[in-house]
Amino acid sequence: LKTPLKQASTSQLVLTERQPDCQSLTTPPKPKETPPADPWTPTSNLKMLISAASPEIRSREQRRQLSDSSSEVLQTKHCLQEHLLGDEYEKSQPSRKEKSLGLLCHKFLARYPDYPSPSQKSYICLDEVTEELHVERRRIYDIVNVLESLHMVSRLARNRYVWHGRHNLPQTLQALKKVGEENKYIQQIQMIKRREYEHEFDPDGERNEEMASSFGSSEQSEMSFVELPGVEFRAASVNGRKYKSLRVMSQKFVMLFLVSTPQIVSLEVAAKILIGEDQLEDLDKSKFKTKIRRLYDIANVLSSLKLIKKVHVTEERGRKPAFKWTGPEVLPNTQDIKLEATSTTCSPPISESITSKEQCSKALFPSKGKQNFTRHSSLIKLVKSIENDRRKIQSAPTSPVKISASTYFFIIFLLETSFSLFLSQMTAEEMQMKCALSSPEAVPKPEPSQQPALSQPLGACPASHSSVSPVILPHPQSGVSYAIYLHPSQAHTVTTYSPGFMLQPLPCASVTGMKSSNSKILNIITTEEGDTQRGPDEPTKSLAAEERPETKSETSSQRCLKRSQALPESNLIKRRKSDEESLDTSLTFFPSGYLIPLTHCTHGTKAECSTKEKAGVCSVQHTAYSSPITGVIPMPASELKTVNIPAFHITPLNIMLSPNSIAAAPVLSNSCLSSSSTSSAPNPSSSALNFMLQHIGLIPAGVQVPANPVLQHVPVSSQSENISHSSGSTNVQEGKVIELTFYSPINESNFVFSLQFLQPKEPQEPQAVTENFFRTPGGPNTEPALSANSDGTQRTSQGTLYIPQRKLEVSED
DNA sequence: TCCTCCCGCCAAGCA
DNA sequence: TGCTTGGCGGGAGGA
Repeated sequence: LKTPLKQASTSQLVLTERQPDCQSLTTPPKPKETPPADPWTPTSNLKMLISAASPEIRSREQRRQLSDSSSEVLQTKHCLQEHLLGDEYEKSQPSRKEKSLGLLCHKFLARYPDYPSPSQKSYICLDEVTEELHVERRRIYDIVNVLESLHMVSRLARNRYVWHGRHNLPQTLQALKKVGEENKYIQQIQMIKRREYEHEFDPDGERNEEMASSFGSSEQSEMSFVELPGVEFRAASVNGRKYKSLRVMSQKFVMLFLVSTPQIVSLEVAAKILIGEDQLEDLDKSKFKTKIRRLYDIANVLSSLKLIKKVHVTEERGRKPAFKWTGPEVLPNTQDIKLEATSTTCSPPISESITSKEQCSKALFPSKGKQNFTRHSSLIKLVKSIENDRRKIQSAPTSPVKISASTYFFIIFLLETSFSLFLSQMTAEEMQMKCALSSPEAVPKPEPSQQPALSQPLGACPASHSSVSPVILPHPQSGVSYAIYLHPSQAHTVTTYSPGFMLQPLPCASVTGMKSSNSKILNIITTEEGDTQRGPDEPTKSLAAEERPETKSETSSQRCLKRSQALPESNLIKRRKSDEESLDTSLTFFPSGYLIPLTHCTHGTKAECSTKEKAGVCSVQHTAYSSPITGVIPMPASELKTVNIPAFHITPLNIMLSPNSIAAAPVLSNSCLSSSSTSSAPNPSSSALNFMLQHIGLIPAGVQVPANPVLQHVPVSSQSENISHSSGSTNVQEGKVIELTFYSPINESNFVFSLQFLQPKEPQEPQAVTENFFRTPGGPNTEPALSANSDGTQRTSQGTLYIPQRKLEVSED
């Protein structure tokens, strides 16, 4: 009893995978001493035997031989089955993996060169392929359909295709990307994710209609096959099934990758989009499952083409299968990113700088006035933890120690921003340029009297041709602007959407001078707790329910508005007044940028909003805001020159920057490195953290937290707790330490940032929080000696900062 | 249990 | 009418 089946399949696999040339793959004569090749299954084996015994193929004598051999094989099989009982016989069969479509596609692709010579066309005969690969025709169709969608093959006639290879691929991908953008797939993805999130807290799906209508109106239900000039589409059934075909589905799937940033698409989202954006309402399960099946088919082929790679995304609802684009980067057509007329909600400023403002506005909202920000992927797990905890904490709304979810969110945001700061390495020259760009003419000076609210119009520097584009964010109380720098490579970095944490973009950006077509400027306005995406049973609501009951008929916008109005003046986080646009603009808004306070850059007056403007436009966004910023960090221009921004890995919380993120970050220039190593300027990390702490109101203005040594190597304490234990929305257990450790590959050292939540020292005060960062080896549990500052801020000699409790009294709504 | 996806039925449409 | 094409979903292997 021999088990030739696996041998045959394995050897053939190796053979075919190593075949560089399809020509060498002609049907080999069947060796008599081996059984008929590769009987995958008993049924197919039988079919093959029957086929082999066909009179058209063999002579009578051969037939007899084959018949004998067939009977021998059958006898062998029978014998095998008798001797290898049950499981053993099954084990002798090739596994599913060996029969996978991906593997089959590999074999298929191995037959043809990636770039065939245009002079000699390769033709694909399905009969040959099916015979040589020993698969059913049906499977080949799956492969060919996907290849057709990429214009790697095209159908000539029945049974006959032409192999184009990858020649058309760049063109195809560009076309697909364009169509994907036109179809607003980004918005659809965000819509779906938001819907998922809301559905989680709102199982009744009250907002489904809203979603469905958005989809139905924005997207044609049937999208035709995207063709390339010269690559004719000649499907067998041109009309009837064309729109459902694997081809179209494959194209749509690819589009999703091409328009997404990062280029990761979960199967679930893809399936929902592909099912038909107008059918979200009656999305039945079987349809969904079918779509998922097809997506797996497509994904297998695309994986074989090395265009995508399977990954998993971890979201609040768990681990989801997804695919990441690993194919060639599709550069946007210059035309496509040219500033087009947009529909931002910003009225044209009535000033002489209208043009530049418009341009900047357009640059900020290059597409339909909606710019999306999402978090860095490195924080997905952190976000997940917070989300999970928030849910857990729902049952304990009166926990004695609370901090605002929004505080948390904002911390996350700022951390992320800081991370981006670290990631977005820039050269000293670039820094200088940034400062130079923040010229008085360019930066609008806020007028405190005209700014009852916090959200400031964004000022932008004039056109920058550098790789980093700044947006100046003036701050009224401090008179200091914050420059938001976004590296183009990250400006569109959109990571997995997490609806619980979002920032709303400022719809009216009174910005000036942005005209760089490739600089994508993202402005930020933080919003309290990502409210518009909260479900009704979220802790926020449950906590607030007694104070401000909501009716179910309230829209998200209304809730948002109510919350924003209910916010105390001293609330920590900026909130954008919720208006008609808020639903559309509050999707995913974490910028991959960084904030640099610019104390030495005075604000010009030309570009600022005039009183009229503010009344008419700007104030619309501002009236509901209150300032969270209690101070700023003086950061002279000279400091900007010497910022050393290493790339960080974040280890203890399992927040790992993706290789792409690291890779995407520009290499630190020598000048930057050298300057940082020799400079006496304040460490940027210190500045960033001070800024962060001040920005979230944890330390008052002017207070600086010592942050040296900045990159001190500190082993991660086993006692430190994951943020998931102390998160989220409202409750933090006493003594919990949130610790983040960053590893800088450049400095080859760790950097620890931890938050410790302490019991309130006064009965009335709900909480105290310590910021213990750059922790000394004593660890977070070392009780530091306190020394009170006049403002209530307490420091320790270890660098542990005790935050005045008042700043942490936050109650949701 | 859920993910993954093979497998083949069978209908649409072409030659 | 036979054959090609491919939508579709059951259900099984695998994690």
